[in-house]
Amino acid sequence: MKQKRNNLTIKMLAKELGLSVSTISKAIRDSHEISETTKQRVNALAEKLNYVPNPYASSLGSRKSKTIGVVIPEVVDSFFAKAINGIESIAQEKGYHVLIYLTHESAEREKKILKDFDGGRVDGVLLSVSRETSQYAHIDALIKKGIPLVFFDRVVDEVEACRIVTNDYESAYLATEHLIKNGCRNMLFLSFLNTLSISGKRLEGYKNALLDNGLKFTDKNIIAFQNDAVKDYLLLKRKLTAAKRPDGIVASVEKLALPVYQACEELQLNIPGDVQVIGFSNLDTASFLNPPLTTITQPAFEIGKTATALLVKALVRKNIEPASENIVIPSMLVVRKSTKG
Amino acid sequence: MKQKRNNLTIKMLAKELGLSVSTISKAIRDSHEISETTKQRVNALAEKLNYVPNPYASSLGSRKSKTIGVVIPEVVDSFFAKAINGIESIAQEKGYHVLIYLTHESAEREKKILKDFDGGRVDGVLLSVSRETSQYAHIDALIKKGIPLVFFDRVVDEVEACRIVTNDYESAYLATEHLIKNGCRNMLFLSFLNTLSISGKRLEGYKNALLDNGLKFTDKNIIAFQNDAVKDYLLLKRKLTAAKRPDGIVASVEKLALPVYQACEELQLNIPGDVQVIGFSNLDTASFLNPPLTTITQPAFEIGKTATALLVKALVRKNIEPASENIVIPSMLVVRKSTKG
DNA sequence: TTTATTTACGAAACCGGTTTCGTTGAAAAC
DNA sequence: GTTTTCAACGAAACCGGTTTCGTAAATAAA
Repeated sequence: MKQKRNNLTIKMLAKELGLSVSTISKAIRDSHEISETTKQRVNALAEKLNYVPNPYASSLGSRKSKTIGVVIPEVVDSFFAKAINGIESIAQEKGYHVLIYLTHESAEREKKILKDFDGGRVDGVLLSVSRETSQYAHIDALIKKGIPLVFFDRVVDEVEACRIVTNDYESAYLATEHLIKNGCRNMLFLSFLNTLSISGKRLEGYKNALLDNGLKFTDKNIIAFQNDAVKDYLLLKRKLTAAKRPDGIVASVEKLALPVYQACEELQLNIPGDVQVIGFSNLDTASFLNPPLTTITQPAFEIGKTATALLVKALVRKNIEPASENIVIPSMLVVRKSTKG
Repeated sequence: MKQKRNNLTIKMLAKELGLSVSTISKAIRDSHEISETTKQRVNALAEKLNYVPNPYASSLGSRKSKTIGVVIPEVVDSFFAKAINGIESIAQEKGYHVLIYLTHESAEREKKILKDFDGGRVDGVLLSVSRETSQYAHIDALIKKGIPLVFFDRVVDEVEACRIVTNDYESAYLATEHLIKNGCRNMLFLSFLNTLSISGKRLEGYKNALLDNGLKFTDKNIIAFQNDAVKDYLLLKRKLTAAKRPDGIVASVEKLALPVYQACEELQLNIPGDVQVIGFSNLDTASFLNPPLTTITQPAFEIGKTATALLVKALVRKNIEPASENIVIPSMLVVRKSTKG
């Protein structure tokens, strides 16, 4: 917004054309109660003078901000970057603006951000919760206020709202089974310490794949990192040099794939010779890594797109029933050279 | 924004406390003309009732949106993803909200987005122009309107505004020289067809490195891709199979590094044996590529941070002189295995 | 022709804050 | 004791649109 107050307003257009303010307002928004002739006159002048309505004045009057809030843990993550791309594609198509907020995995930040939304900054919210988030009062509060909210990827099952996810359970199952078929018998499951439903599902998939294939599941093979890069890395290396070294690794989070590669390099472990690695990842570089990384690739763009489309749908329909729709868009197993597939 | 109209407003707080609307408003914004006692009473009630001011009403009255608009070509690009991270870090610290817009390299989109800003949606703008952008009227218009704008990375020299860039000329020079020192004599310079100042500078750096080292510069070694993935890729392969095959490649854009790897793989060209490759890139995976990619790595996060800090500084100071400050944050040459460094 | 609708527009209230200016009581200065 | 100054607050205009409702003229229906 500018300091200059002599901004072009609807009032000036009105005076110029000898019409009333309300007529101009309606004409610009293409109201049916304005004749074609006047609409054209108004639009012609608006065009000529380069008039752009003040969005905040509009919002105030109409109680619509035409803005959606996107709350995610971070941007520097292929998954979220692509999801944003999907989000933006629909948002701009439907005329919505997108405010982006990063929680950096902090529940506190997330709470503050959502609370701010209480003031009416956004019409709707797209949320992928932080890893730290374990209470949902702030989310419930927002929904109770009547602000449509759609979860994507990192959803919380305890809150009633739309959810767009991928098939985490099946993917992890598939990934684990892929390793088993390739001869692995002692597979590490890498994750971050959290209560995310998504993590639980992936873990379940891993677990059941083991059991269904006659392998036994042990907590010792589950590593829940603390999100302290240095300590986590040491822990990883320790696990990789343990007595009975794992012969396979399921990196259930994108961020964990590279550390695994690095550790193996340092420890002179051959992938896939010594350890086979499969990662949940959206990395474009996966096929050019050394060796190319076998991945479970999530439909990030589609998830973002679908979530936004659903949100927008909820925003335009009048009936404010907070419909809770669940959409699952499957991931893909892409076999590359980091496993013996 | 919600449909329900029974929203908690300043007026209701006023009635509740037996104070006037203006007093509440001032108290909440910690005005000096309100006593500590009343401030506490007000804040206590606001806290208790979970009052959040309507940002659009505030914006309207104060002519400040506390929002900055970030306009970039795309998110799915390590450089921009990291830049956004930097931007957000400052924005949130200073209490600014960030609206994100993607141009997808379209000048048309960029124009529309900036025009919308005319309405006062944002207090300031962070812009990295699209590759297609060759006219600057829309940018000038915004600045003339008094909306602070700072360019970052992809700046335009023709417009007077703050610019945060990296040392593109020197980096390209350095990159090229690096290849020359490693024995290259016939180096391709890969770029996209555009008039971006950043591209020009990188090309200049390449060119001068050649000349300064007694090599001759030829247009034949400059490839300006059209941004048509398929055609571009074919062109690249053609160049790599030409009679006098290049012995080195400078990929002046992040997006071009992977296609080079792919082409070499398909053509069975060894990197760095047959061709040495250096790329302008912020890829976290660079060191795990096969072979690890030698890069010119830009300080993306810092660029975003600095640009935002500068913008915010311009936003808070009253004097509206559109100071034009240029800041250069140097890139780093990180030698890895794709060159014989 | 008379009455009922419809069309096209304007006046004014309203959205929820901010800002300007005026007022009052008390402390400070004279 | 009177005048100033100041601290603390309120009334009202204002920000720039939207929305509701009223109305006059034009058209359709009776």
